[in-house]
Amino acid sequence: MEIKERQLEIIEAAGEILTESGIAGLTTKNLAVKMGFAESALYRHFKGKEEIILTMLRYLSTDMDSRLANSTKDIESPEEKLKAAFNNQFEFFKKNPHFLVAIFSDGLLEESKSINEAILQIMGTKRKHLLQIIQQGQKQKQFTDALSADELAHIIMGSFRLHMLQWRLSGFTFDLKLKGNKLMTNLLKLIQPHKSIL
Amino acid sequence: MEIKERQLEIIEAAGEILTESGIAGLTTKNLAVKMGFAESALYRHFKGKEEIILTMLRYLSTDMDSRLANSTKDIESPEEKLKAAFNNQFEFFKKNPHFLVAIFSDGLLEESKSINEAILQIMGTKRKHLLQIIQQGQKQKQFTDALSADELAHIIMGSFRLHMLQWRLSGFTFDLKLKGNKLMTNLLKLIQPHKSIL
DNA sequence: TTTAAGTTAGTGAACATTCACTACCAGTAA
DNA sequence: TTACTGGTAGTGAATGTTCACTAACTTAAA
Repeated sequence: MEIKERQLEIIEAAGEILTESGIAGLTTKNLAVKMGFAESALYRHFKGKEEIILTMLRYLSTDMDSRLANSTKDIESPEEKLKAAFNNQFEFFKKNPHFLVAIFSDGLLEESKSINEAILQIMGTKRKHLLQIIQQGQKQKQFTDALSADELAHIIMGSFRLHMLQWRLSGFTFDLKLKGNKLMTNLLKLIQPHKSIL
Repeated sequence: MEIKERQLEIIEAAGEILTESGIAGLTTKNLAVKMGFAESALYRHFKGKEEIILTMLRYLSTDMDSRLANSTKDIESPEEKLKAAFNNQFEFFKKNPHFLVAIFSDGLLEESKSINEAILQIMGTKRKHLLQIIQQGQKQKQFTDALSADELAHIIMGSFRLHMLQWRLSGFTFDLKLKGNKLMTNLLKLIQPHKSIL
């Protein structure tokens, strides 16, 4: 699916609105104002509102897939890979906080079936990359195998989702990357292979 | 703030709608249909829609506070306390899945400032109980002190939020309690006091 | 007789979408 | 050069629908 330049501009404007005023603010009127043209002009570029949102989510998904693959491909150590992957995410969301809202917006989840699927797809993409790294780390005995890779991935993903949510709730005030790296360090401590001292 | 019987019926109906069709489905019309009376009758019991949502969230918050306090008060071991607290949560949400949607709905977050605060209050209540248990566990050397209580709480809360989200996304199909206990076991393994084997 | 809890029948505002129409540009044929 | 043709990207007005909310009335119980 090709995305034209003007379409990209529109989904970026839609993203900005999401950041500023959430899913409720994403109306055709607001979108047209932000684009500087009439509402009706939107329909020159998209079939309807749902297609705008879908295009945004699908763009985000493919973009994230290639970004994650790229950011870890030259790194050997699983531990460093994990750090690089999340740093890449932090940097992206710092630059594009609106896409964060897109992923976390439960409001979006309810809009339509295809939007729901698009969001699940994004979560799946992230999960896929995370799992690969964890499995490699377990093979190399750098991560504990007391838990399955799936279970470790769940805990890591959950922690990061909450991290992102708090950033959003704070109004994007604290340093996402700084605090995120601290979280990553903490998680790495926990998932080290270890023996109970008891 | 006293809640009358009829008001309670209304916020329960509102909760059911949230479960079935999300925040977008929670309209005065749908709510009136579910209650079996006209829209205007709602305004006999509440000032407006915002007050309905606020009442629901505040009711949930105080209820959760006392439930959490009660479910752990007779237990000594922090580990068992943690298990009991989360089991209590699971049972509650199993019985009242609609309230789950209330907490997780980012859509709600955008509605108004006071609703935002009410949701933060609920998160704060949970955090408060969790922190207490973790601090006790660290003092008694049952949990690691490689991370601060705050940091451990973050990871635990994040994991459970994701767990709940997945339950919801699955359409409430899998056994929340069973899978949740497995997650709890996993988390307890990770936060055990431990030495690196390296 | 007052009050609580309901009714019907509306309100204006906001919503996504569609309509007929236009300005502008590129290519092409006379 | 000029005139025709088609495509792209816009306009403003209007559509039907849904939204939260309100005014005025009814009924029945305390």
